[in-house]
Amino acid sequence: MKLSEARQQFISSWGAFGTHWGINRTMAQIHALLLISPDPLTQDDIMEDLNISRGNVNMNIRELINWGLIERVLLPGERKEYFTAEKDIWKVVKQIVKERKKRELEPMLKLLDQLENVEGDKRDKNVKSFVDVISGIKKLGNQADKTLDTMIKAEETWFVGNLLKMFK
Amino acid sequence: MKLSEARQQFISSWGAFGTHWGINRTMAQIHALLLISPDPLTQDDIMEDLNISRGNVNMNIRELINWGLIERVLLPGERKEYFTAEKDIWKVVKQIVKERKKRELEPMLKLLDQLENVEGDKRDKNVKSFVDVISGIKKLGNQADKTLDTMIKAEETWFVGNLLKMFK
DNA sequence: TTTTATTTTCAAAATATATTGAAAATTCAA
DNA sequence: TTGAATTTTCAATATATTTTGAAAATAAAA
Repeated sequence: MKLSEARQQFISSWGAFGTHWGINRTMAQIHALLLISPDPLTQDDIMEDLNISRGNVNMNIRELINWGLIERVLLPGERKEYFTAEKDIWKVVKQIVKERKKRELEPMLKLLDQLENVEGDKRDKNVKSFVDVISGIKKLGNQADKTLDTMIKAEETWFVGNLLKMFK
Repeated sequence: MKLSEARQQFISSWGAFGTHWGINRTMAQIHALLLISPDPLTQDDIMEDLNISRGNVNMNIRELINWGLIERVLLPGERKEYFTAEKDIWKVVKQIVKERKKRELEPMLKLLDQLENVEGDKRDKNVKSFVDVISGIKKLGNQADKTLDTMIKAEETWFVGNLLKMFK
């Protein structure tokens, strides 16, 4: 397979992949493009490569920066802004985990704390069923929260070498 | 907080939560409703509780069954079909992991295998950058794949008790 | 300054996704 | 069988999301 074709394929599947993870297709494609580009790119480069409008590029770049996945770089003597992606995939994964934990898991756990204190007779099967499910989710959620915290701090070498052994 | 209000809140947030995970809002809400219902429900019960159409309920129920998260139950003497959700959250999580691994991770790894064999001179920095990123993703992806396999087989007691220790 | 290059914004348009509801298909009981 | 109850389908509609592109804002050079 030729490089140009392989790049196309990668960008396109990374985009489709993203949509399964609540990430918008174009944002994931821009991320893919920057991942495989050896040098930083400008907004115009991205527009041209992906065939999308300036506004679209601009908005999704901002979002990628918010997620901590890409950053602005200023090249000496150049007027335009350039963008580059973190290439170390382990760091990328940890960054995404960190953000999603903050945005999704933590608010959910906070809500469950409130819901667990529902008033009513525990002998009422509706109450019991509700509280049981909420408690179960809370327990597992808290456990996941702690585990992810540790993962965020871990080194890839550690992860790759040891996690599998532990599971066996 | 009253049970009725707490139920509403839970169903609504579980729905919003789902949208961040590529799951459609209504499907997640139906799942939430069945999770907290002590007894199986019919399509009509769900229609009424969530205020959605028959067709919508029917399609999303089928999807939930495909995901292995709910199942049909036939009550003796009853003509209508009833539905019930797996209440053990650890089992639910394992089932979701299993499905997403099959639907998303495995096809992605298969694609990466092909992309890694891109033709071209490795001294070309474009080729090198591409291959390096693909290899990095592959390595981590394969590791995740194995780890998830082990997790799918694990017991919750094991998970809760031991995983955290291992990370420390 | 003023001019030009570049980035940002955001209303309108395009696209994609979810929902409805009524008709068709199926299932069960009489 | 026939007929009523129930489930399924799917074209049409509604809703939500993404994208565009031109105007406004900003930043750098002249």
